[in-house]
Amino acid sequence: MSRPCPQHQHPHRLIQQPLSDLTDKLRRGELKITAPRQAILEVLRKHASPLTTKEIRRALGKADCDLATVYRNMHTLERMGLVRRHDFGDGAARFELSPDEGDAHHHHLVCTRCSKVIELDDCFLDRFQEELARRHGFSGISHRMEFFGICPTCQPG
Amino acid sequence: MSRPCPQHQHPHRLIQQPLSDLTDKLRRGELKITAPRQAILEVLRKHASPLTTKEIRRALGKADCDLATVYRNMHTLERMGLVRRHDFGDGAARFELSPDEGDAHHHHLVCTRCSKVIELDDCFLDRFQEELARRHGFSGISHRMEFFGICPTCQPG
DNA sequence: GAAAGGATTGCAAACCACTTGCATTCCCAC
DNA sequence: GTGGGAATGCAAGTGGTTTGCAATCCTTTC
Repeated sequence: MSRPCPQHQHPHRLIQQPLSDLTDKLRRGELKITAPRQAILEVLRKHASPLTTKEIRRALGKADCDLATVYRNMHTLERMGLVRRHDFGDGAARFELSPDEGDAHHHHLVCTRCSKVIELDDCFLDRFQEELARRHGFSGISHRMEFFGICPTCQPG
Repeated sequence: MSRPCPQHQHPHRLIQQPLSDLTDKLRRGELKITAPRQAILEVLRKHASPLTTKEIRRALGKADCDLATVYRNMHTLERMGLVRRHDFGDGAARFELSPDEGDAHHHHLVCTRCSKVIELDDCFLDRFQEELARRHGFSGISHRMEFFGICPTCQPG
């Protein structure tokens, strides 16, 4: 017997405030608003660092949904601008609201022992990136950059 | 019935020339030389871009080994300095000889359509990295950086 | 050179992130 | 209210990776 998410009955009640262009797209009807999608975006907005699907599902709490549904929605939201990242070294994809939507472009400093993530404010690579595109004839260029190390708490001694 | 790799009988015969510090470590006895390990390092040296375990296994050819053995050796070699990378977006880990061993540190420019990889010679992030470590109290710091775009061949028009 | 013991391997089964097929439910348009 | 496309839950299936175990290898010691 399949039951909808508890909040699925009146999804429109869930809209509170804009999250990003993604929410606007939802509003404009380019993407249907469902409770799971809305809840996923809320979760992502509340967390500074990218989350795995399991973390997202756990954070959904009472709005708990099937993992397959989370995965499907991550694909849907990705097509609408959500950012999927595979570069945290453990094989699990992580998601975050697009850096282009709202906040400025940023990167991370990750502790290789406890996985703590520190957000780095700005990115100085844009100029270099343009130069790179010109030199190699690439278009639509973007980049990923991650720093790894051992944070003060995890350091021996 | 379990059979060793065909070349396993006389592994020492396989040594031909130094590959990197990794091979030196093998030589000094810090890590035992086995045919699969030696063959894996040879394969990695011959390829410019990072390889998945399956690609490595295919490249091993007649020195063909069990996938589990390749995976185990990737972990062993990783402890000795081999670099494991998860940041190519398809969920499969890729391996390359450490940028610190032998060649200069470098990054990649990847075409998102045909997956062509262009090696970028140098890295200007080392100074920035030191500053980052100092500011956040991190130690053993390293980084990954990847650029993505559409290469000239794949561009429409 | 034979015996002992630890490391390495092959095989198979297990594990985990992720995807897919299908029946049910939801929602919107008519 | 009815029909149909979209979204969901469930369960089974992928594909990359790990692990348990017994057999084999290699090195050490006598």
